[in-house]
Amino acid sequence: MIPQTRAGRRQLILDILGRQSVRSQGELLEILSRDGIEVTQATLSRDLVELGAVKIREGKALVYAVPGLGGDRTVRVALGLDEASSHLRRQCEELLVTARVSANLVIVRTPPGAANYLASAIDHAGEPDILGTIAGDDTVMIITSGARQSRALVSRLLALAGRGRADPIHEPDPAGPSSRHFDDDTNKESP
Amino acid sequence: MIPQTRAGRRQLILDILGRQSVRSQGELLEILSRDGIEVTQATLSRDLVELGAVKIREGKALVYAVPGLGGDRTVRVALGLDEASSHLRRQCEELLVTARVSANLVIVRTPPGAANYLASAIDHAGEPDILGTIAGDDTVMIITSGARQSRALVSRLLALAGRGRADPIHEPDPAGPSSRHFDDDTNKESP
DNA sequence: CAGAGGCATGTATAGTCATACAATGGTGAC
DNA sequence: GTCACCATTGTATGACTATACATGCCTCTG
Repeated sequence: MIPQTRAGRRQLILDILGRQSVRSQGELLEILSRDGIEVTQATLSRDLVELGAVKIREGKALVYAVPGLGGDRTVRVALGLDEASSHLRRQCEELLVTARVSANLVIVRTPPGAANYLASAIDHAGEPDILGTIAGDDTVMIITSGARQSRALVSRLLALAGRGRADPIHEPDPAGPSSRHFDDDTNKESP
Repeated sequence: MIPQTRAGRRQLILDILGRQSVRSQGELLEILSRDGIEVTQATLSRDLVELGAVKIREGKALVYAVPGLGGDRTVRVALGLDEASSHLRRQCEELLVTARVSANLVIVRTPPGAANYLASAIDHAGEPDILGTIAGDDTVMIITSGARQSRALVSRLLALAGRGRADPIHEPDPAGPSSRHFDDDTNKESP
């Protein structure tokens, strides 16, 4: 069945976005044409506005998603619950939303409900510098042996998640150079 | 202040995205340059990847937002949820027993069993300075970006709870009697 | 010190998207 | 019919974004 109406096309777009990752309108164009629907990129641009589509990160790339959709891809992608398997890397890729440092703490945000799951994986990683973890609903607090270890850990976690490096906290306080309590720009190891 | 470090720049980007609508990297470029930070669009593109920024609808246009941070509120609005602040007020009135500060932590006591519920409300308030919350049974621990932010948050929570400046807390605030302001404008909304 | 290697950034460009304008195809009023 | 009106889409294009490659700055090592 080939819906040639506007509404039909949009419904199909919803289905597609709920089912697979679509990075660009060109890609969507191609998928639709495989289903026998021929439109131009401009039309898709309008459709996506109309559907309220957003672009969310999946790895490094932005992909389309439609909030409030049945199998809400916005949430699902962020949750990544389907594929969560036993490796920390996998967990981080799927579940680590942000990781920030505050002194000897690392705060990891996860999608709702995923914190305990991720915390468990982190625990079992056997990092000596991790004194312990506490997990709420969507937040994992990791207590490390020190600020430097915290930073190292964040870098590591973000790397695992495929997101690059840490962003230390800076107070949005225009007071000057003293906003560096928790930050420090060296990576020297000292005994 | 003009943070010329990479981390500083990214922190500033987070602040900006949490505070105002940014439609394009060019726009962000301009805002940053007003703050004395000169980089190219390419760098911003990379920053936004690292920060996990997404593009959500605001009206018809896609604007940048960073999930899991203060701007999260924007995300929620875009996702069709809302109700943020008044909800928090109600919860605080009812459930907040005491709020105390310890450095970059705020400890909130609630009636037995209510901690998770209140923590969720606090989370959803979208305060940019809240890194995360962890709730037990009758205690919520809020991790903020710094001691100063902790104090501001406590003031705010107590105000919401209708306890004003009454202090179940004694904490050394060198700021004097005017420590009431909460220099955060959480009423940014655009059609 | 020299040289190697890594990282952050700029440059140039290809890829992607939104939109003004025009064309097309209904619909109803007359 | 035919005219006016409105909605939908395509065309063309400028705006926006990502990325391969080059450059310069560190830090480390010898």
